[in-house]
Order: sequence, then structure tokens, then C-alpha cells
Amino acid sequence: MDKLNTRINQNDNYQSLTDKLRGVGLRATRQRLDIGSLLFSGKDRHVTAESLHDEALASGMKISLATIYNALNQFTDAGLLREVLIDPSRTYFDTNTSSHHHFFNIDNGQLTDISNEEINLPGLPNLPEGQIIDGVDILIRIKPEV
Amino acid sequence: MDKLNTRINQNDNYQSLTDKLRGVGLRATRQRLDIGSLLFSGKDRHVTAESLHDEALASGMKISLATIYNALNQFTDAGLLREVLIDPSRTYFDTNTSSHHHFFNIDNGQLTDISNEEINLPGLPNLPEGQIIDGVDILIRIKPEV
DNA sequence: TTATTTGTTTAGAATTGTTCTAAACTGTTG
DNA sequence: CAACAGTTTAGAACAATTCTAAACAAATAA
Repeated sequence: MDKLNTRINQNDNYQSLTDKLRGVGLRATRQRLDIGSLLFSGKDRHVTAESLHDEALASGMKISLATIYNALNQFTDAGLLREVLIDPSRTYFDTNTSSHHHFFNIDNGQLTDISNEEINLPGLPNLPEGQIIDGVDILIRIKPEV
Repeated sequence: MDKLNTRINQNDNYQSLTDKLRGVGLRATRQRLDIGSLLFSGKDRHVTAESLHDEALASGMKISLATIYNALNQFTDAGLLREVLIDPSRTYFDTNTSSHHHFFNIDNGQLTDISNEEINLPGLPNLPEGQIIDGVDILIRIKPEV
């Protein structure tokens, strides 16, 4: 019954999600489709394993935390997600995989994207010998004005 | 004997370290002096609790891991150290507390400072309403040329 | 379709980094 | 040097994440 309900409500999105998953070599399982429907529904999102699990359970999905971890890591390896470094005690994932940066509100923990166009970093420093750039992460920590 | 030995070898630094600790309201205990002698001996350093503990034990210091954690956190609160975000699974501390940035070698985990002068970030994006900047962290991930 | 294979999910155990607890200890101050 | 307040410590506790191995489900072959 639960399963049927889920089917009916979310069937629409699932064909393109299925393609997306297969496109990166992952089987389109019910759990991955459910997670995908939460993550890739248009707007960019920042989640942790825990927050996504809570959200999944709240939407009536039946899925274990271990599966959420598996999926987040697989999606990241496949380039569907990106890891963001903000808090050494938790791993955040970002559905926006294009080159961009972040505001991090140290007061409430909220993360906001900064598009690549809003920021520019001319004249990168000389790299150590024999090394090339893999990526650049800019985190601007913000707080409420006193 | 162990204690005496430590005294003899490291006595020289300890007066200024004592002042440094007292200056930020911390008692100059043997453990904090030992840790301080490893951290604040001139060159800038990047350490984790574990790496510093190993180093302390290897230098014959007697100190527990819990004390290393305590000291790193207290030093950080006091502004003597700074936390650097690179790896969500571990907390790194940097003895360079001035505004600067980092190269992170994704191949071997090595962190290298980038001075503030080597990098410039003109035209920061508009901040969200009512927020001010607390700090800016730039991490340039590098890897060996193929 | 059904059978077989291979990949996936899961609960719970295990691991890892970090913090907590409470008892012993040590700087500091009077 | 007594007394207090802060510090250290071993070990327990905790939280985030990964692992294990058994049950299960998707893909594929027949």
C-alpha cells in the first residue's frame, strides 16, 4: 500500500531519473529513484545523509540510512553530486555540480550558492612544481550584522 | 627522569610560551607547554589531533590524546590556532592564524599556505540582507600533472 | 516467462574521530 | 604551604560513517 502510493505520486519524474541513473551506470532501484526524486527535482539543494534520511522518512519512503550513505557516495562518484566542506563533523552534498562557491551562515548553518559569475579570482598563485588545479573552493563565512 | 629531560631540552622556549599562554588566560601547564613547543617553534604548521599526539609521543612527551584535543580546542578559541576545512573526516589546525589560504594536494593530503598577497579576490558578491563577512576561505585543490 | 546472475539493500555490528566523566593532580593565590 | 580552581587522564560515551553478510531485486539469458 505504501509502495503503491509512492508509485502513483512520483511516477512522473521517474522515467528521466531512471535514464539519469542508467546514464552513469547505476541500476534504477526504488531507493535510488526515491532519493533522486528528492534531490533532483529542479532547485539546487544542500543535504547531509541524516537530513536527507529524515526527509525521505517524512515523505513516507522506506529506506535505510545505510542506503542513503551508499547512494550519496555513488551519486558523488558518478558526478551527480558534489561534496561541500563547511563543517568538519558532517559531510554536505550539493546537487549543483557546476563550478560555484558558497556563503555559509555561521549563525544558523545555512548554505547559499554563489554562482561562478558573481565571484572572480584573477591571478591564481603559482602552483607547486608539477601540479595542476583540480578545483577551487571558496567559502565565505557570514554572520548577522550586530 | 623523563620529566627532567624534557625540562632541560626545552626550557629555552618555555618562558615565552608561558607568557603566550597566560596572555590568553590559560595556565602554563607542562602539557600545554610541551604541545606549544611543537606548534609554535617558528615555522607554520598544519596538524591533526592524532598527528600531533604521535609527534608528542615520539618526542618522549607524556600526554594523553584527550589533552591534545583539549589544548587544540582551547588554543583555537584563544586565537592561537585556526581550524582549516579540507577533509570532512578530520579536523586540521593551522598555526598561521593570519588571513591566508591553502593548496590541498588531493594526491597525498599535503596542505600548503597561500599568503594573502598571492591571491586577490576583487568584487565580492552581494551579501544576503543584514549579513556581514566573518571570513573567506579559499582552498585550491591540486594534483600531479599526468 | 522463468531461471540465473549480479548488483543492491538492510539491520546491526564495527570503526573512527571527538567529547565527556569523574577522580587524581597541579598551577596559582593568599 | 594551604586551599581553591583549573587541568589531566583513562576509559566510557557519542556521533558520523563504513562494513558485513544475508535477504532481495534488477538485468539478462534461456
